[in-house]
Amino acid sequence: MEGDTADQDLATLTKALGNPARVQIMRLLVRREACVCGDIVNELPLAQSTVSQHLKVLKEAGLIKGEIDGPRVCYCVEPRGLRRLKALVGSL
Amino acid sequence: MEGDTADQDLATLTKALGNPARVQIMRLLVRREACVCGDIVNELPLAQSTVSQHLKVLKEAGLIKGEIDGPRVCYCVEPRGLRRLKALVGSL
DNA sequence: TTCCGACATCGTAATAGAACGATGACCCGG
DNA sequence: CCGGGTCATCGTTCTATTACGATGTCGGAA
Repeated sequence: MEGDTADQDLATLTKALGNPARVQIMRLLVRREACVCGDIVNELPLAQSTVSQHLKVLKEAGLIKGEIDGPRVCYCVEPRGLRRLKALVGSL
Repeated sequence: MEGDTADQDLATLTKALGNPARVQIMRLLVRREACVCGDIVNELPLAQSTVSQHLKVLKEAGLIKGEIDGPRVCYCVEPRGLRRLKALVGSL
């Protein structure tokens, strides 16, 4: 849990979460254990393209994942990433 | 632990930590339980003014505090802020 | 095949972040 | 009182982020 890699990981993960809209998205996905889809857009006061951007950031950080389900995309928490975030923050 | 305030707090705290240099600073201050001072500058490959800026960000987020000790300043972890960060991340 | 709805991506504008050197404020030993 | 050392702040440059509308892509219903 030490070392430069861990530091970089922690910085990357916290940076991904370091935005109110992205925190809201994470909470939304955690609350509904089921993967929701673009309902997220309706829950946030942001344009669809902006939400899509935030989802991309969270996905690239490994905090969420999205599965294509027909015409829509189903996002849900990536347990591995969330666990790693918790572990790294806990190590402080 | 719910609500918009918590979301905003979590975003603010993680944003403050969302930078490799600031993660290193936090780790440094956690490791040495004693408050170190501008030794931080010597540990990081950054200019003094840049480190000072990062320290300001962490301080404004409530993650560290600095006490004036004669001609130097002594920084140490603010347990309250760190605890709140851990609690908020843990609530996800 | 053609269209519609759901997402993603592009292009762009405005704002914020990171880094540096130079300068300013401050305490303390001479 | 003067200088040196320690930090903070200022001004600047470059890059990244955030947000939007417009456009592109791709299933599936008609």
